Amino acid sequence: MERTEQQIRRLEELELLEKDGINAFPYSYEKTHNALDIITKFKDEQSEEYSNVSVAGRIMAIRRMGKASFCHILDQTGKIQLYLKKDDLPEFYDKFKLLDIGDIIGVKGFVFRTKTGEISIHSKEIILLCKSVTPLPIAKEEIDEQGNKVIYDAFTDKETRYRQRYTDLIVNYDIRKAFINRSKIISEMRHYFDSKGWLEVETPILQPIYGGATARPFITHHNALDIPLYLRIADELYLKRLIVGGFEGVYEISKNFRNEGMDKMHNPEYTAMEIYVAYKDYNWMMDMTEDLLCSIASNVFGTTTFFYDNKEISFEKPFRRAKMFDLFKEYTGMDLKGINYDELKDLIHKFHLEIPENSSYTKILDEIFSEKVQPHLIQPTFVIDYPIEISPLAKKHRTEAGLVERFELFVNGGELANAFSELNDPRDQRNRLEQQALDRANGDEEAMVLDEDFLNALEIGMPPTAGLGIGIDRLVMILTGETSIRDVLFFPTMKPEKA
RNA sequence: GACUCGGUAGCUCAGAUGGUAGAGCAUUAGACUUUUAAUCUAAGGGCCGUGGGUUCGAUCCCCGCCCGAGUCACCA
Repeated sequence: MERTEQQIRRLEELELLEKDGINAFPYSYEKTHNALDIITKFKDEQSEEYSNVSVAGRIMAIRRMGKASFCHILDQTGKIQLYLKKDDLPEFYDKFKLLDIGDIIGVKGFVFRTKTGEISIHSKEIILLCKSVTPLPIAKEEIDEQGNKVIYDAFTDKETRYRQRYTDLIVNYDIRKAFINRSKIISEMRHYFDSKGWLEVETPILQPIYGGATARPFITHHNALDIPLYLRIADELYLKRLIVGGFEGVYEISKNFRNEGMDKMHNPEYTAMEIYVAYKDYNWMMDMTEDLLCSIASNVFGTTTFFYDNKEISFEKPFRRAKMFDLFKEYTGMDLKGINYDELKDLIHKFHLEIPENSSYTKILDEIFSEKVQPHLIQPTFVIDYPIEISPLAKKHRTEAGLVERFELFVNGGELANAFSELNDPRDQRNRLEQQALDRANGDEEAMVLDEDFLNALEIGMPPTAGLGIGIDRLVMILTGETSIRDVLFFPTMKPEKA
């Protein structure tokens, strides 16, 4: 491989250090403190606890001034300054010249406050823990008079940041907050479900028949069996089989894979949570969903109010609930319920929709909804009672013909959750899947595949059940304020650099 | 997939209406024993994304390709 001037120099210095008998890659190091512990808790220089601390981290800045030097090291909790004085480090001080920004070191010493008031470690011993060969795209920063952090020449190239997330995490330290919060959100969600006695399960990612959603799958091949396998597009059908099997509450948090376009709301692999609870319906599930989101907000962030995309969003219970056709009325001024196909087609022009004239009834309805209604749903809103044609796994509405018992939760104009009273009449389910098979035969690549074994499970019998799916990445985006899905994924899907 | 914008030193960027490039930080050497974007002095560092074309000559103009960002389409 080709090396830069700076890499060559660092490799040469590494050899110099090794010639001096220094192990540049030792096996372990005993830390007593984190940077943040010291910065927040250190009070006076007489205290016993801080007279001999040991910390470790990556060198982020070096300021050499002849026989004394300062540097900042960064650990998982933050930065702390080190003070190195030649008199105190007779063995080491000259070798320090061979250390670079990016090297990881261990330090022992006592904590003190410098003339300018910065809590620092007066170093008595320094050990190299890892030599860094490739320089970091380090940025300079200062704290201005208002106390704001000002960063000069920040590492901003999106491509490199996503491809080398490890570098991004070091240099753009603050991005880790969103990832830590992502972890806490998921953890809180698990805690909520576990405390209700629902069981976390794992179902196949490699599936001979994919289902549970309308989407194009990734396909792969199993060599020993010599069969095609699909990467799952949803957990739904397997989780319902477990409800048939007698579990009364199961959930799964894991990746789905959809072979479709990618943008700031979509990544080919994304994390979904799906939960199914027996003997419940979608009304119950709405209550549970708002309680869940409200608890996550309060327990992780200590608030139910968030600012997203310059809008204030409140996850305080209860969320608005509105029937789909009532929302049509509200935002288009028209009652679309029972409207016939020709009248509906006229609306394509009236609303300037960019869809083909011969689009299906539900496609037009769906389009009007996304264009005319969805953008208005900023605050968490349950949209309820959907047309049966676009919901092949949902149970018919108990009182409204042509509708199913389904809700979707919208926040900031985007879909966050989808749920139904699950269809458990095997005859109805067969009819609906056969219709999907027909659509498929007519060229709808996303229509569902008929899964005989799933139908067999329903014939064995599934109790009344409520099911819910939540897009975890989108939930994390809303709660952390990130507007691109790539900023809540450590490693967003990227095209390889060399095709 | 379509359109728009972008790719120049390790990083952030500037640049020339075509004559093989410049700044700040980073790096190297020197000075400096409480600095903090440390400072001061000097120096090195570039197939200007990639392949063609036009031209005496291209990093700059034209065409193709690669990668990214944004918008749209599809979707969660």
